[in-house]
Amino acid sequence: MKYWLMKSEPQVFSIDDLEKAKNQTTFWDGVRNYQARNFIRDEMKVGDKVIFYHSNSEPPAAAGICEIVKEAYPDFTAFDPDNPHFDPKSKIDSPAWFMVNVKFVKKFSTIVPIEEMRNNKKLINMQLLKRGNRLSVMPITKSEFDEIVKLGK
DNA sequence: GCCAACGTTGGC
DNA sequence: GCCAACGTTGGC
Repeated sequence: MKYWLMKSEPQVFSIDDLEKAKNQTTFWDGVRNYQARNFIRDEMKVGDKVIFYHSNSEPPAAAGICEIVKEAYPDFTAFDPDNPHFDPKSKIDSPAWFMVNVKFVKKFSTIVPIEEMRNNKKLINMQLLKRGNRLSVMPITKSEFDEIVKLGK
C-alpha cells in the first residue's frame, strides 16, 4: 500500500465537502500536470491512503484522510469545452488526463498547518515542503503519513 | 496583493 | 531544439 498527499483549495473543494458528498466519495478531477498524472495513472491503487491537504487557505494545512476507492480512469472534464478544466489535447480515444475516486476516511480534530510540518524533523523531507513545490499530487512515506495523522488526531 | 518558482507555449 | 515570454501555483 502506498501513501499520498493531495492538495485541494478548500474554497473549491474541502474535506467537509468530501464528508458531505454522496457516499462520502468523489472523483478527483482537474489534475493537469504530467508528473501528478503519472502518479494517478500508474501508481495509485485501491486502498492507498491519502492526506487531504488544503492549499491556498489560512493556514494551509493537512485537514484529514481519504482513501482511493477507484483506480485511474479518464478525466472526463477534459473533454467538455464548457468545463474550466477542458483540454483539447485530451481525446476520448487517447485521454491525456486521468482521475481516481476517493472516499472520506476522517477529518482531523486538529488541522496540521504547513508551518507545524516544516518544524517537524520527521516531515521535513516531504516534497510538499521543498522550495518552489507546485505538485498537487505526491507520494509520502508511511512514517510521514503516520506522523501527520498523529499530529492531526 | 505580492512575487518566486515552475511548467508550458510558440517563434525562430 | 532552444529559450524568452507568459500564465499559474501557492506560501507569505
